[in-house]
Amino acid sequence: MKTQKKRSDCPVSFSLEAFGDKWSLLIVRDLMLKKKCTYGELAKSDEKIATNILAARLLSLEENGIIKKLEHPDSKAKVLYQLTQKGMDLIPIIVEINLWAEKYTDIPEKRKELLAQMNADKEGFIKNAFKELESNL
Amino acid sequence: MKTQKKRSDCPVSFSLEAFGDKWSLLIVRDLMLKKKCTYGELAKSDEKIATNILAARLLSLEENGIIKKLEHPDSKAKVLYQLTQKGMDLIPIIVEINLWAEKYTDIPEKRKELLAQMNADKEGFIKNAFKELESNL
DNA sequence: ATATTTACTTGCAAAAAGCAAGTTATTTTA
DNA sequence: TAAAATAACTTGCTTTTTGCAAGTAAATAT
Repeated sequence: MKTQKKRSDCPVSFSLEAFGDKWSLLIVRDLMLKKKCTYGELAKSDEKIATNILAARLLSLEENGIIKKLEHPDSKAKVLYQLTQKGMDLIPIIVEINLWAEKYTDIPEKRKELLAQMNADKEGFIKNAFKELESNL
Repeated sequence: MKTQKKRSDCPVSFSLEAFGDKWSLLIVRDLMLKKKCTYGELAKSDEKIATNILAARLLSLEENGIIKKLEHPDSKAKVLYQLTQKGMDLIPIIVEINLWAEKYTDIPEKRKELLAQMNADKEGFIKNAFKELESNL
């Protein structure tokens, strides 16, 4: 686990040091909501992350204990990326970010069902997401 | 309000474009939890943000409709920075970020009372924070 | 055996962050 | 009321990070 000089002892600052950039939470989103789990799949995100940046962010997320690398069951050429418990605990944050965005921008069709679930039963959505992710552990 | 080329139509990406960096949410935190409201007060944060970066982030937050500048009642030399409704709607995200951090790092004494409130009654804490901030609008 | 896939790495240019010092418009103080 | 201090930035410059395009090595498919 990475040890960096903390900017302050504020919990918000601590969190932002782990995932406060333009890419980390998108990777977490893909692992969480989009069931992507390999480098190649993550590289194909709509936001078109550069491969060197993806590699750097994956390393940083791993050093921060948010994701872990595993052997892929299908092939030795592949790597399986998974959220750790610490990573799964980001679900409530991702949910709130989605709900905030919903208030201030148009949500694409393909995402509306998920948003509807979050709105209808936030706690239930979070519990269910946990359950699904934990089945992979 | 700023219009930038969106990286994608994902709501998480939209949100990160507005506040997905190492500083924006710290400024929001100060406006929200620490009752700071002037440039000088914001500049004195524990994280020691450089003044040019602070100016840049304040402009960006303003362009994104998250904060607004007002005349300071005490002096024409001062500027009053305030969260907009859109900015106040970030409270649930800040709360979840605090709760996540609490699980994975030590919380400083001065912050424990706030965390205790968030844990005891998350909804109540958020409602109360809204109420306090709205009294300034 | 050769081509393809997968997960990266490398080199370089462009953008952003960070530091120190400077500027302008108020206010306060002597 | 002139000088000093405060407040909110800005400027110039260096360092770090991002981003693009291309390249590499191991494993797999053809």
